[in-house]
Amino acid sequence: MGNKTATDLLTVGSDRSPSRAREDYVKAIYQLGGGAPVRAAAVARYLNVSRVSVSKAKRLLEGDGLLESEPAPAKPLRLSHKGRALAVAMVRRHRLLETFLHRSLDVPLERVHAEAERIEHVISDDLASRIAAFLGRPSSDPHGHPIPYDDATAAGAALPTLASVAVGACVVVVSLDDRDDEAVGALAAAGVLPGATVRVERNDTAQMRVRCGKRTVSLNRHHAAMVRIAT
Amino acid sequence: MGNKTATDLLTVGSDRSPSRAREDYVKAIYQLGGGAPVRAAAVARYLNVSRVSVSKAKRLLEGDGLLESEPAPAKPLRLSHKGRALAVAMVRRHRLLETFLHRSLDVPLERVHAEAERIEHVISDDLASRIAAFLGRPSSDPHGHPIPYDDATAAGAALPTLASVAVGACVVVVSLDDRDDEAVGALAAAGVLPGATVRVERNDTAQMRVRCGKRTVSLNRHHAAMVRIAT
DNA sequence: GGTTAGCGTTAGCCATGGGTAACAAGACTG
DNA sequence: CAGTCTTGTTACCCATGGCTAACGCTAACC
Repeated sequence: MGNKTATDLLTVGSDRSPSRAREDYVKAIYQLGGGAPVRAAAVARYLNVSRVSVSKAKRLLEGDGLLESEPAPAKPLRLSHKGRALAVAMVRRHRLLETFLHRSLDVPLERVHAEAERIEHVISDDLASRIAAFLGRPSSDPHGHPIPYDDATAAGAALPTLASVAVGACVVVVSLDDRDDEAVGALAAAGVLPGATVRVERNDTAQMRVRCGKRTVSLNRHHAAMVRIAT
Repeated sequence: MGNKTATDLLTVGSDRSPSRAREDYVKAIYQLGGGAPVRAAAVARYLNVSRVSVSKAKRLLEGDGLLESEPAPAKPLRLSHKGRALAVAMVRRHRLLETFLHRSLDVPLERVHAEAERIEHVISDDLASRIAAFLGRPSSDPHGHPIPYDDATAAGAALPTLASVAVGACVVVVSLDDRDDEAVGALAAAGVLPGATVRVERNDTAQMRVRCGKRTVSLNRHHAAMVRIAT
């Protein structure tokens, strides 16, 4: 490529376009509540913005028909049908992009999320379909999350995490939380990936020990908490 | 895919993020001038914005070190070294994306430009490199424009257009102007694509007639003007 | 030489996205 | 029950991107 890292040639602080911000709010509400109403403060924390910004965004989103907030005393943010459809579409695009970036372009697992996070706001539905077809309609992304092909909300109950597993137990890795790049990098390096079988050998200090295939690896507990597992 | 065209779920007017706008200005200045200074009014027309917006953008771009506008009486906008590097990077990304969208995802030629136009602002240099590698470092995009792999400005003189060719002459199509979707669609349908050999059979009215391979097709002169040719 | 057209700039307005400071109300905690 | 969070909202402020109106200047054109 060129001699300069051109990405650094222009760095503007926020870089929030109107639709990008709105889509982020909708996605956050959806991912926090899984369809159920969510508190504005939770959204603020999730997106690292002030409560005020959420409050203002609320009005705009209502104007767009994406939100159906109850009248006077009721606080929680609730997505409208339209809002939910948008959220699911965003999740679909995100996961398809992650899969494509990882499988076809060899982007390291821990960088896939950030890249998809930006691209998901600018691709058309048609393009998302084409990517899905190109990949053979994969059922899950590289972090182990299912890809929703229709708007049927398949939220699913939260699974336990690897950090909560008792010593001696043998579990199967289901998914990694892609929001934590550092954890994903460490886990991928350790071979703790969706589908892997893992036996917990020690789990008392900040570092747990885990047997993964032929290797015994040491895992930061915080990182282990990013791993959803099944028995 | 889902039942709703989720792209329509949110439609915000301008959708100009800070970096997007700046990158568009830089690209416009570059493409209009090919490295040479450009008049602000020309940029305004090219981007469909007011002269005032260009004037304000000028100051911001100077602040970013992307523009080196002369002091008092001199008017034209001139890109700095950094600005030129960014412009070339944008062109590179754009053309790589177009190539990928067309070759790998089968996006119709006339839709490739618009899609790339949005994505080019959000992908990293690393991703652009990976796309280039994935495609085998193609030398030109599907419209026939060269892909610049280094920052050496290979502007190249403007070639004549198909509309200016005398009857009876036989020419080779070099490139199509991807900014005109309608023309690109019509030309692609007619088989007038980069690399094709074309003989002009009539060129007097608004519709010219052209022999392209085994077919004789009728071409709108305006569309023919979007075709750059060589002998 | 005067008129006219085009150009760049300033002043002022709007929307969006983000931020503090401050406050009233509800929800916990003691 | 009092005290302390927490929460949502309001009132302002800032930056960006875009707009129109208006002005001064230059450069053509008669």
